[in-house]
Amino acid sequence: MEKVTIKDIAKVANVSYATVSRALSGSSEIGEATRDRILKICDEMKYIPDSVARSMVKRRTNILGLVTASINNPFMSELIEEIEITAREHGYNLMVCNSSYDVELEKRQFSLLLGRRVDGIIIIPVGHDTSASLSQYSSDIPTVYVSESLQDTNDHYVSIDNVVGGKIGIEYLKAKGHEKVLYLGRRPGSVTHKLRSEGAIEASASLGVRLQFQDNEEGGKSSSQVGYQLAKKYFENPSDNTAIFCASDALAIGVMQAADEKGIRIPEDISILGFDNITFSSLPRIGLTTVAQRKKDMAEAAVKMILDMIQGSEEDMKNQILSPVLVERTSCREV
Amino acid sequence: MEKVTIKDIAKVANVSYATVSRALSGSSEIGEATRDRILKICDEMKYIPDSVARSMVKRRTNILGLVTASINNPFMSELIEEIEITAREHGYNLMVCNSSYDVELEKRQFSLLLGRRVDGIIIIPVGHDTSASLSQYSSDIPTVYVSESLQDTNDHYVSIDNVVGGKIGIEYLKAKGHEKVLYLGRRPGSVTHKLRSEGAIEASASLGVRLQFQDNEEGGKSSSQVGYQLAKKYFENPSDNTAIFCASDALAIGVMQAADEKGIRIPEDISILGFDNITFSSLPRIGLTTVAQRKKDMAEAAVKMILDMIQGSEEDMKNQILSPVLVERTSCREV
DNA sequence: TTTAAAATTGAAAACGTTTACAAAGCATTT
DNA sequence: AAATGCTTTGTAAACGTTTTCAATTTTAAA
Repeated sequence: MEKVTIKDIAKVANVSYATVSRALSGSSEIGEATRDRILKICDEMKYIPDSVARSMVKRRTNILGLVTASINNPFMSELIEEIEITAREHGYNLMVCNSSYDVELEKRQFSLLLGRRVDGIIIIPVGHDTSASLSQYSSDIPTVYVSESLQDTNDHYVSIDNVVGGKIGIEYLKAKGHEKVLYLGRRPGSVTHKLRSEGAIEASASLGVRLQFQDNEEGGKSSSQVGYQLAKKYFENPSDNTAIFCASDALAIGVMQAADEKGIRIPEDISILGFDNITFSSLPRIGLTTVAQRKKDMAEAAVKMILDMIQGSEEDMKNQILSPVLVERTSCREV
Repeated sequence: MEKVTIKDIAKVANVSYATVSRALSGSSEIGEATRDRILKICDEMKYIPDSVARSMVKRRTNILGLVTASINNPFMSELIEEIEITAREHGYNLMVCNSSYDVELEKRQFSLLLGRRVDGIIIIPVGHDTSASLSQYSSDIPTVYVSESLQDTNDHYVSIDNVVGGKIGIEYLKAKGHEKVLYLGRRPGSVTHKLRSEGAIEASASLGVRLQFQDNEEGGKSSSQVGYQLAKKYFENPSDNTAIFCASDALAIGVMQAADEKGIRIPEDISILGFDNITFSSLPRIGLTTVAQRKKDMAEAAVKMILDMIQGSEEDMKNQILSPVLVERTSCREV
């Protein structure tokens, strides 16, 4: 069956196609009778408006571009799902592009989306501090970064308040009676990690908690692999810490593995606290207590921010910083 | 800065815009000298072709629509990631739509994508046997279903061979010495589950394995919740099975939880075998041995299939059925 | 040189909408 | 009944490309 256009409808309804267009767009300058008649015909002929043509003339696509370091990463996929939902609620579709943790690809995807004439681009960045360079590409497309703390940049972004996250974690542990804790997996290059540890340090100081560090000097991304390595090293020659505060849940998973192998029980022998609340963490077998990013809130904030930019809304908040919240499971015990 | 179009380039280069278009499209009917000159100008002026306009005239968008029951589901997100990668390799972008396990929404998303004039639609269906109804919507857009076994339909789809999956599982268990196994979580409505259990039954018969069933009568999706419930019920009054073959990994996770609570050790007291190989399963703490769907292969097959349809390739394979493979971890022991 | 063929370029139509503007219809007021 | 204003409709241009066809230039052949 051939594609039915507005002209076909016009012919059948015996009106000009401008009129059909008006009927469809819910314009007020059209008689009710004709509108209804036309709409009925559209329905009968199963007319579906061509958004490509529409985008052409309106100069907006109602598409949001999303370039993300990974689709599969549990944290990100959850974020993406929420973003899609929120975007749809506002009449936008999502074009999802994977950068596979590759800065170069991230750039290419970005400029590809530019060509697609998406109305705005949301970025879940691969990196630490790198990604700011994208803005040079085109200064005029609304862009917001999600989930990383950007510094020294005037890009728009939404992230959580990592320093209060660090604080919350220590406060929780202290409340459970832990006074000697190991902060594991801080990665020197990362702003996010820097802020988290700062919060932890601050809270430790004021609460009288002794805080030791086992940093992730490797760089690289903070996978469970490096958590495993770091913990293994630590367990070979442990000090008297009663809890480990991991810079991310992924790291914590690795730590758990190392503990299991060593016969160290969680939480009986040592308490583990994570940061992020990835989906894994909620599995009963994992049961990781963690400082949670509220992904739904982040998604909504990001979409709202970008829509504001698209509509040229006055209130131009450069960035939005959400408060994390502690979700308790079974990996920390009272001591 | 204003958007630079082909006309702007033409003006600067002092040629018609047809010529610019030819230079950009790598057409053969253009002088090399002019081509290079034009290309250089495009570069300098940071010209980015408008794919919307291009789509308009070429009547193809180079966009693939994807409607998926969930973005966040670990199995699906992995599939999506692979699909995105494969699509990109062929010059296609992905428009991702979430149906949130809702058949109605699935339909709406489908027809929305129709309006977007995507070149083809890949569907990771919410459901069991429902989804075939989409084809009524428009018979002429290339559509392929992924991951579900469709029956009684002439839709295109790619899935794994569930009956050999069932066989493989039993063969593995038998090789490990298990002769009495419980098949848990089969859901009556699902074709997929039917096939899997058929394979298991067949193999059991020929290998002399006793196969018992604990079905999921609830309907609903096979989450770890129902696995937990089912296992809990079974453990209250267990028979002498030495292994449980779960109809999906998600179920298996729930079974593990139930076992943990009951103090039943895995694999010492009972072996657990899954089906799907979701990301969770590879976590050391889970270590689920499972019959794996090869997601990358499925993704590639799906994209290839849909591109064939788009290009009207002759070889019209209606469907493609991939062989599963067993991935061994730590949840099954020799007996 | 002339001519034919081939290569290169340009003009204009097309893709399916929206929208500014003009025209027409109709009711209200005078 | 004419003038006025408001509502409804139609006409045509625009959005930024690609592509057909014709026109022009170049190259090769005679």
